[in-house]
Amino acid sequence: MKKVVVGLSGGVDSSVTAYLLKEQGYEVIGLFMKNWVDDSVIISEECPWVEDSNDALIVAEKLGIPFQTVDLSAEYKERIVDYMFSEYEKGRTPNPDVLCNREIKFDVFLKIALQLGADYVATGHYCRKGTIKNEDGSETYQLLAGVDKNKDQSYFLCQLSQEQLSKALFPIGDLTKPEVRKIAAENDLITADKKDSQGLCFVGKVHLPEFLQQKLSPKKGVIVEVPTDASQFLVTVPAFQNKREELAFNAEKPLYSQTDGKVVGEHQGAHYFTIGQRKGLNVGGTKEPLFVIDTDVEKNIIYTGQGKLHPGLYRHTLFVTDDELHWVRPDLALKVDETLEVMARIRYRQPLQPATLYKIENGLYVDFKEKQSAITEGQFVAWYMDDELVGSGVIS
RNA sequence: GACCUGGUAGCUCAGCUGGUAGAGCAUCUCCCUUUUAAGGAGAGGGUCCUGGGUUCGAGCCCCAGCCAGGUCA
Repeated sequence: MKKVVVGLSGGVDSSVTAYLLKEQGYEVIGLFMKNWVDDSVIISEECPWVEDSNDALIVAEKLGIPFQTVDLSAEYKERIVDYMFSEYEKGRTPNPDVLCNREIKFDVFLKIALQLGADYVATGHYCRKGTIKNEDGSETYQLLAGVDKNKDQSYFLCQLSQEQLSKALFPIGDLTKPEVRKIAAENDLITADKKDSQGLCFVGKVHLPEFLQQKLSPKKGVIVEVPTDASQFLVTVPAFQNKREELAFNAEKPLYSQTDGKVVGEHQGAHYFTIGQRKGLNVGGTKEPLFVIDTDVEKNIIYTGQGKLHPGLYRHTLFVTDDELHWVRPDLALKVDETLEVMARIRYRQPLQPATLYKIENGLYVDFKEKQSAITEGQFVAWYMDDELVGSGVIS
């Protein structure tokens, strides 16, 4: 009998995951990860993980599976929280949940599971795993989108390796959320009607500015409004010698300086803001809302533009450096000068966008057919071929 | 110094021939969402510069003052 360790989070998805595996004849062990201990930055009234671990325990008892709690807060702090602070400090906007999957659930946690003698680790992600049999007898694993297009969470797993995927099971990937809830209800799992979790995984709903203020101290600076007809947006497109020049041109971010616009307000620290952000600027009096088009953490200036269609918000092309480029399918990795037509997204739940990948010596261009709004450094771009997520990278 | 224009929600402004005020932006809340955002739906918020006067009744009319911007000397 194959042994599986399920990450029970205390939610419906992982509850049903455990149930399904049991039904399928696996020997199932439930493991609750405690990843966060500092309650001071969590919004909710009560300490959420106590209740969650309780629910997880009740589900495990109901299913008659062994249950344990592991404290991974030290690792979580080291690999996720510190990374978040350092990214924000650099003016980038990290995605901790993608990292959490790569570093915690499918690394630290996976290793614990293997030590317990498990063959697999299962999670309640809405995604599927495919297996391709190679001629030499080896197997190649695929990360496939969940059947429930509304809940597809493959994006959060975009940094997984073949090695990690080989040990993973995603039993609910073939189901829709309503089906999962139905199964939970039919089997009297107390998590059946529990509200979906949101916010940082295993941390909960965090008030980000307050969270960041723990390490990144406030620093007053100015907010500049850059007009639609600023010189940056009026540059004539040069004649390109080759595609590579064109890509470099389209991937280039406009550089702003304070004199490109007028000072319209003051902020408490440019590193608290991200591109595309509208709320929190506290600047009124405009006809249309102001959106952040860029932040300069060195000079501590936030550049904004008026209206959702402001040219500063849109770009055709983005670049991923080689050391931040990841292929879930290494066998499909592009070599220098190769290209690939894909569908891509730059944030969770964004509808997939047609794009072309161009590999060059030191990285990869992702060239979108349509200009994309708020391409944000530090976030992950993930690209798909049909239902399969084949690679991803950090936007630089 | 004279003259002109304007002082209305946090901000930018609208307010018909007088009947006790509105829009956008901002803010807050909720919804959506296992990232950051975005998005959707609601809500709160005004001594209408001050003091007099006319009027049944004034943000709108009259007088005085204060403030801001401008024009002319």
